[in-house]
Amino acid sequence: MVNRRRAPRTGTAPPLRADDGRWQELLDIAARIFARKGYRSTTLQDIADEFGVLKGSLYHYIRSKDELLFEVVRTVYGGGLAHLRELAGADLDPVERLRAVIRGHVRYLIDNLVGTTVLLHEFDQLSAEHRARLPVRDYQEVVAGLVVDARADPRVKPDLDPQLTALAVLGAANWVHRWYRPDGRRSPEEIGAAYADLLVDGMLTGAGAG
Amino acid sequence: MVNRRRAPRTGTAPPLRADDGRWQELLDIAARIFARKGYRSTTLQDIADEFGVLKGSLYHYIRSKDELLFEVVRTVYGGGLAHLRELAGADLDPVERLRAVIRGHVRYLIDNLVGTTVLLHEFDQLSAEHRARLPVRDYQEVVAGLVVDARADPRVKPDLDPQLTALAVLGAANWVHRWYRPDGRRSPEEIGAAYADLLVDGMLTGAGAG
DNA sequence: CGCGCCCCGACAACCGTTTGGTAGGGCTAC
DNA sequence: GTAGCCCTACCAAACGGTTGTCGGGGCGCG
Repeated sequence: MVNRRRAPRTGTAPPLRADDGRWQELLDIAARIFARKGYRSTTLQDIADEFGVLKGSLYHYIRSKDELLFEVVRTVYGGGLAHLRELAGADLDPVERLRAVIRGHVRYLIDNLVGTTVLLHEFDQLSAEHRARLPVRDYQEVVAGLVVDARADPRVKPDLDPQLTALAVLGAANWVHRWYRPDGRRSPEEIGAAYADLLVDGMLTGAGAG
Repeated sequence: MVNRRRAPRTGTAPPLRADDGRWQELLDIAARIFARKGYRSTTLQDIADEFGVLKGSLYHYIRSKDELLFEVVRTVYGGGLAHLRELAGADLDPVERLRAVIRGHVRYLIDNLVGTTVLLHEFDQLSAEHRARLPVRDYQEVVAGLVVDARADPRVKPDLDPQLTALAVLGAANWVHRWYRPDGRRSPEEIGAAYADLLVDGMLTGAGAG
């Protein structure tokens, strides 16, 4: 978490003015509307209305609508990957670490529901340049690496495909935003625990087929 | 698989003219472009170009763009649900039936990749009326029911949450269209088998925690 | 003839973006 | 202190392009 006020003009296209409360507010509003209606169906008019501004005035904060989407997903993308890597670095035996990672990742996805919704649903609406700066493959690599580690444990199925397993784990987790409701019967912790047990136990040799 | 030529004018809004080769061709083209660019980013111009027609001429086949999307997803929705229920009715012991269902469903999703991509990605772009006619919850209910059946088997974790488990299964499966490539290293059968073993074995009591 | 199939031309609405202007707060020089 | 200045934040109005949709007409075929 870099402490930056008056963000320096580094990189290609940093936000014009970062960290003001108003900028964060705009990001939140945009994320919420993007999540509800979809990027392409969202009008700058929609955002400006909720922001309390004429739509042209938004260009004081953004360079283009595309960049606004990028700024929204960049935050949650970076945060999620950092969080995932932190979990993956825990000092636990590989199997339990995998369990903790799934629990924690599901928890993150739910804690950042609107952001992850936009990231997962509108990712391919980004320009090719912006998309290249968010290599979602990294998520898969982290989880696949953990599966490789776990395979050293004799309890784990030796013929487990790390990539395929990682994709199954991430797929299950990434689907949560489509059905989770804060007033639902299950808490984020219960969901994370259930997913972790289901998926990690599925990697172990047990009563099932080999 | 209903055999219908010259589809009767049942329901609210059947296609103006069904089953002509040209109509099916239009559906395929629309589905492909919707899958690639997204519904909202796809213009009738795009579709008309590939169809070899001026965009106004499309209204000879469709009533509106929204209806075109509906017709695309209706096909794959109905087919997928029918296929899933057929698999769920197989005369197998509940655990093996669940395995077969996951294998078969993944296989279906891959066999109908463009259609399922549109269904899963553009579902909420449908009008509320159209959406109500495609209760996606039905998928969840079918799988949850199978989990309930399987729970009668003593090998299965007795405290398994059917809804949560069904959502995990469907989430993993529904993610496939985001990464599957026909020239990839794994065949549809291998993917389905890997997913089935991972998820079903995860439901069994084994070496893991309870 | 009649009908399916498509062209042609248009329209109204909308959308992202631009340009020019302005109120006001705060810093600085005198 | 106050006049001058700049910067931030926004308004007002427009522009060019695009989009979904529609009506009318023509052509070929059974």
